[in-house]
Amino acid sequence: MNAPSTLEFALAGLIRQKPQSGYDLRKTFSTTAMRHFSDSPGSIYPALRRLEARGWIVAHSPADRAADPRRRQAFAITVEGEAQLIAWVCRTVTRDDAVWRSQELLLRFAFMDSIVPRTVTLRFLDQLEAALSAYVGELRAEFRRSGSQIPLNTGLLALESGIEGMEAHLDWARRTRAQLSEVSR
Amino acid sequence: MNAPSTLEFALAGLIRQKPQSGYDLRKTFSTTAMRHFSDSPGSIYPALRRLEARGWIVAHSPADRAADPRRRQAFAITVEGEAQLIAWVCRTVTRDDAVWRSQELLLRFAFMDSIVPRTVTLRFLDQLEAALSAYVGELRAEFRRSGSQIPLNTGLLALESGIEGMEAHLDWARRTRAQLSEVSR
DNA sequence: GTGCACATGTAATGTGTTACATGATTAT
DNA sequence: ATAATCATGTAACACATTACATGTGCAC
Repeated sequence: MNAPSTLEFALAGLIRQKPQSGYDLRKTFSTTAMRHFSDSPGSIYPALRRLEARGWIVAHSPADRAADPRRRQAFAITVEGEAQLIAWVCRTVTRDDAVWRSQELLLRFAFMDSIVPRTVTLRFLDQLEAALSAYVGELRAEFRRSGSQIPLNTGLLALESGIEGMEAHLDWARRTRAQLSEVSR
Repeated sequence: MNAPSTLEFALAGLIRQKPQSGYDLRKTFSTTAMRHFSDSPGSIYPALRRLEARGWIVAHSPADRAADPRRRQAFAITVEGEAQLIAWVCRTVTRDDAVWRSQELLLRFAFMDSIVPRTVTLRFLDQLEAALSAYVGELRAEFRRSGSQIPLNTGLLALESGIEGMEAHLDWARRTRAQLSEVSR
């Protein structure tokens, strides 16, 4: 079987926080800040079936039709699922993660509470800071190189926007690291 | 035929700037700040064929094998392709664009130079600012609501990171707007 | 003459999107 | 009664990813 998609991790992480139905998860995706995930049934329900096939979640169907005629089924995380989530959030943060999968990194961070000790979260932020600052350095160098060759244009300004977004993320990582290490003392 | 993908617009935009081969485009994706696009041949070459089928680009193959035994083919933009690119960058910036397609927005901005007058670029930045500030306001409200209910956790901090990223983008849009309107005077 | 960069492609696969489909419950 | 929401699913489709495949030119 294939590597789980980001969507699958998002679903598993939410289910671990609280057992819930596919419909509940769709509502979370459509109404909260997690709205950049699609809430279409064609993505959610197959992803839940895949998680079930992996043994990461189990479906608790209502005993009989009378108990819940809407055939709502609550999913709960399994021991295996929780172990896999822990392994996922504990992965080393690479440069590639920072370049191509920054939103998955944020998702991992969001799920760290109550599943891994604070030290893991701090290490994650350290690795994120290292990866981001290295990449921002590369991009800044690229920006200077281009800027000296060609006059100011929208392409260059777009690059600047991307760099500033990364710098904001880097700044957040540093502040958050400081904040969390203070609280945990 | 389906709506063109972001990749197709990226390729068409680059080809409009300078006629080039599929391999050149792959190199651009793998070595420049556009590296978040995949440089895999399995995505690039089919996308170029789709653009050709749409009539947005034309392939200039070498006259004979002797001229270029590497059968390199240069693509150039057509009148139709350029018109479609102009229509694309001129689209009204919606809230949905800001929420789900921010990287496509940046791509549109990057390609505006020398294809639409400065006034269009300024209008784009105005619309972007409106869309972003509205959405940032929503997210800030959501953040305050959650923060008053639950204690500080990584989920909330992740949301804050996303908000700050948007605020950085918003700030960039305002500064860039000011900068461009000054230069154009 | 071996390896690397050039240059273009195909095939299998999987996932997300869109649209369609079904049926129960609640509100107006 | 009629619409909206609850609740879950399937089918068609297209795209990106990965791996594989082919052959040229150049450098060492």
